[in-house]
Amino acid sequence: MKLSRRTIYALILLVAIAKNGDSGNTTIKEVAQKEGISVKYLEQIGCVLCKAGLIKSWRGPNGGYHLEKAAKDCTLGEVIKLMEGEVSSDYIESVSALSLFWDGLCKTLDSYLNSTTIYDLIENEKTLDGVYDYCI
Amino acid sequence: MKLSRRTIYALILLVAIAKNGDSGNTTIKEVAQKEGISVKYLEQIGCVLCKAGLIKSWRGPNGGYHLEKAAKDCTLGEVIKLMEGEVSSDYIESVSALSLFWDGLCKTLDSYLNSTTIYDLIENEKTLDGVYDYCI
DNA sequence: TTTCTTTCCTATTTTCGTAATAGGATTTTA
DNA sequence: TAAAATCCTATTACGAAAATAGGAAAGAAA
Repeated sequence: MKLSRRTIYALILLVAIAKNGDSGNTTIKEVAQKEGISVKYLEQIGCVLCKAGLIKSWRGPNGGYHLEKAAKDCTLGEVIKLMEGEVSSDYIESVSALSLFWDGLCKTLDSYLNSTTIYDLIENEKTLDGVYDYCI
Repeated sequence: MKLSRRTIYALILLVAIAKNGDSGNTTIKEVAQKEGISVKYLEQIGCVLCKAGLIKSWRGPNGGYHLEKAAKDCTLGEVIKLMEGEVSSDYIESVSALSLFWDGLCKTLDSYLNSTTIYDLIENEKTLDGVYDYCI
């Protein structure tokens, strides 16, 4: 019951890209250094997001990424599903006492994840930053 | 986003014990063999459940386990928390864009898990078995 | 008392997916 | 042409989970 680093890094990357909006391109190097993530590792993740059509890339100088669709339309459900892969629940599904419970749990999770978007994450961050400012 | 075998085994064991009710003791060997689980591995899990006060044990011939409280009062929340350990979310919590989202996710999960009990699992199983009987 | 059956305890090994590293190939701009 | 970025693929490192192993302690029945 946790999220892998791959997934967390993907979300961080998407948020960074979304925050830049159309005002410019976001590069892997930039984000990786700012967030203390391995550049090479984040590259792999950028690639996956690009192949899946969540972001669009340009190579070369002034290259980088931007979102393929609006941040409000990018749900955490699709990002997590992409990064974590299909929940391999072969075994738990085969235990008859658990299968209904598991189905229900997945539905609960999905509805939460599909109703939260990259846009929401950015708003959340603003809220928190506001709180910090107020406290200091 | 998955449940470990440890946890699944624990749930299987609890369901087996609950199903026997007060009519007799349930042994590790019995359950392990029926479910195709390593006896030694399941022993460890029985021990953990016992230490946590979820079940009560007797050694020796005619020994075994029974539930410490009613199946309706044994929530999956406490079982999963016990077996999976505290969700170590150090990293994700530190990412300001994700912390509110993560809190919400945990709350959603908890409310689902705390409202489902071992009793429910047994009922689910009956339902499914009923379906199977009908089909055959 | 002895024997057998069960849980309990602890250490070690195996296994496997994630995380990270590495080295280049390709594309694009200046 | 050089530099900067993404893209591609293989390999290594790491750690937690899963399983194995061997006995110790407790208790029932002969």
